[in-house]
Amino acid sequence: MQAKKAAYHHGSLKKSLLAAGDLVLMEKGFKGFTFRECARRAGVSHAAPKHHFGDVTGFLSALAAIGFDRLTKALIAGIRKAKDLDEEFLATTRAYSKFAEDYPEHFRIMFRDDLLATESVELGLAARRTLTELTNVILRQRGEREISVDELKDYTKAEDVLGDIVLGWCHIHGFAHLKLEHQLPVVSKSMEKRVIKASSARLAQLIRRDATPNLH
Amino acid sequence: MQAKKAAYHHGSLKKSLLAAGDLVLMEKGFKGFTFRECARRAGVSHAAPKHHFGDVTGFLSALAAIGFDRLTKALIAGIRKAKDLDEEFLATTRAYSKFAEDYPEHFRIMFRDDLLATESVELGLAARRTLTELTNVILRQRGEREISVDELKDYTKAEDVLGDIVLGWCHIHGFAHLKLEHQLPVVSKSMEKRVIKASSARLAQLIRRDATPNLH
DNA sequence: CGTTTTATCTTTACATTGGCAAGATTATAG
DNA sequence: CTATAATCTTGCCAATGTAAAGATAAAACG
Repeated sequence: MQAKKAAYHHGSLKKSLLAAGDLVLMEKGFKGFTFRECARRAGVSHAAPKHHFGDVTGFLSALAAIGFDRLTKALIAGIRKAKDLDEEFLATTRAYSKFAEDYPEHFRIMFRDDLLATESVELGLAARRTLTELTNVILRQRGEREISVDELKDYTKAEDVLGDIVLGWCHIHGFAHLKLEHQLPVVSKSMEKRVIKASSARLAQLIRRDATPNLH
Repeated sequence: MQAKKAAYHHGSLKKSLLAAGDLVLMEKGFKGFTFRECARRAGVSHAAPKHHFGDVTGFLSALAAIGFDRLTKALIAGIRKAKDLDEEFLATTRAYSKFAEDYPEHFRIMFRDDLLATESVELGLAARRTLTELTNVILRQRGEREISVDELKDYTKAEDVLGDIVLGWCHIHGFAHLKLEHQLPVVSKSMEKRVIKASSARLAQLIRRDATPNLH
């Protein structure tokens, strides 16, 4: 932990730059996010990042991967607290949405195909880990055994599983996204809570196939 | 239609700038979208747009409003072709998603709260018109009468209606967004088509409350 | 151990951007 | 007809991403 200010070689610049970028994204948002600002925070020249990330697209991809890992953790933590299947689906929805609210700029970056280096294996793996968690949520709703990341590809080939993933993920993601961008017609916080709780419960029932015709 | 090249006052610069911005967004995307580029295409100086849109945020808001109007039209056109309620919900999903694919940059801008001037009444109205169409899709599924834009606010106050809007819109939006950003695990085009058709049908049944327990 | 190669970081430079300020031109109002 | 306001241009500034060339240190290699 000695002060190595004058060191020409930083030693762990890549990590420092990622930490800096992570902070800049949270503090200043995407608008204030610049290559040079991150370099300044890491205490290096403005051209230093190029060696580690190439261009800004590569840098963003690495940060997006961090975002996916964070989301994965948040999902796992949320799921762990749930007591039953209904609670679990709702907890997943809430954890997903809370992540979007806690890390809005990360969330936005993560789902921007045009800004990311889609060939990044690091990013691809991180995104797949998130999808695996979501898939397992669906599989548990269906009463089937959980899978590992490596098995993911096989499972998304099964049409009925994919159908339920689409049903679940689209709802979860759509809610998180629309809420983050303030598109949902918000009447009150409490009503919103009840609405998402009810919606999640109904959708979980549908995925579990034990939906009782909820006639009014 | 006379050539008014040397006219110091453009006459309809605002419209020209919007047309230019619309094109730039489609051709060069958000990355290539600059104030100055739009000014160049409109044939005016780089500082001219400021008078009409203030800053780039205001300009994007106007373009986002155009996007919402376009989406509204696409939804109406898609809905019109549907023969029954099941078809209508699927048609809505498809039209929404097709819009996202046809105008990806618009779609991205439209759902970016941080990049838009949320106080823009023009934008707010356009977004509300879209929401009204979606709300009517839900209301028709529920077997209730359609509403006008002016009635929208009253209807989103009703908790059960809002619940169904959330169910429907989140699914539709989530699918469109995840598909656009290439996050959905795509196996094949045909399978994706079947999956979204089945999902839409099941969700529509759920909203209609006539869902039969689809046990396998 | 000494030398060479390679990786890492800095410096310099350039074209481009958004925003501001001051000026030019034309429309509009009074 | 004149004064005012709206519209557009010019010139300017600090900041950015990228590229090129140079500086420094680590690593490889004999």
